[in-house]
Amino acid sequence: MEDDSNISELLAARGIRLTRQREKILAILLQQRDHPTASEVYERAKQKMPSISLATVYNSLEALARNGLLKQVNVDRAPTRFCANLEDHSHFFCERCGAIYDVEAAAAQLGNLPPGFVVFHADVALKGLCSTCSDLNV
Amino acid sequence: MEDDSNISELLAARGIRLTRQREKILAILLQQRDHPTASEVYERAKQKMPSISLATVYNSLEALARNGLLKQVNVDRAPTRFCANLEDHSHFFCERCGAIYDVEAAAAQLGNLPPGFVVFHADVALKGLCSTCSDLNV
DNA sequence: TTGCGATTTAGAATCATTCTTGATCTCGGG
DNA sequence: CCCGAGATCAAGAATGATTCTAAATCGCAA
Repeated sequence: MEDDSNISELLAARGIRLTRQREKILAILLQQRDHPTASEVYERAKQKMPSISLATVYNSLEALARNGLLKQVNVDRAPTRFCANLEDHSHFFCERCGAIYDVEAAAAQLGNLPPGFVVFHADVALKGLCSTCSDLNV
Repeated sequence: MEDDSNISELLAARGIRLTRQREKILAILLQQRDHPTASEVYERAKQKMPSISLATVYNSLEALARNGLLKQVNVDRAPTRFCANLEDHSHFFCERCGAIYDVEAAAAQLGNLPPGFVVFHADVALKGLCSTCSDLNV
């Protein structure tokens, strides 16, 4: 599969040790871009790799995210979700159906910060209704 | 205490039932604006009200937040923090010392959303170094 | 004052996540 | 190609934040 060789290269390029588990997990994230939780990734991974453990899923997701191959997405208190879209983008959270969508990057227009404050990142989280759910309201 | 009578009024104005526990918890949040966690609020509340339970702190914080008297602040996976500043503002998270600061509201400049998407809120989370911690780097 | 429904309490339960331990695997060097 | 050091894995226990449960108590409207 070309995808898999691609994944090997991605991992190697980051100097991150290649294991079947990490390959599989990254493949899952690249394949179905619905921002799954660790448990959801675990369920999907078990189908092809029944012996994988949940702890390994957590470890692998952490390793991949630390090396910039995945992004973690947090919404309030809900379980962390993962995203293989490495482009600059923002996330939109549908308050009705709970789905997460990648949307065009929103820029944060900073107000005045107190002197000495240095901003490294500005994360913008959009919340509202997705097209499917706003239709239901009509 | 004028603060407390003020608090009673705040609660009453929202039609939220007045209890000693809720009064105390709101007073704590108004008094020390350092974005405490539920556990921190619990510790402070116990000093004056030793019989209060952690569950009550959670319940009260939830009730106050639901009625718009408090804001919940989430940073990644860390425990939820609470904020009595009802003005429009953003939060700045210091990546070194972990402190949270209220800062002037940052406006999110939305990109193009897919048709049918409706945005209700756009939360901007700023991360970087506060003045104290950036000084250490010089 | 009275009663009902909301709230409190204490502790158990839940849920996501992390840790621990011993087994297994990856990868560079020989 | 084979070996060994160190990284990673699996299984399950442990942790930590938060929520739930059940019974006692309280707030508020009539």
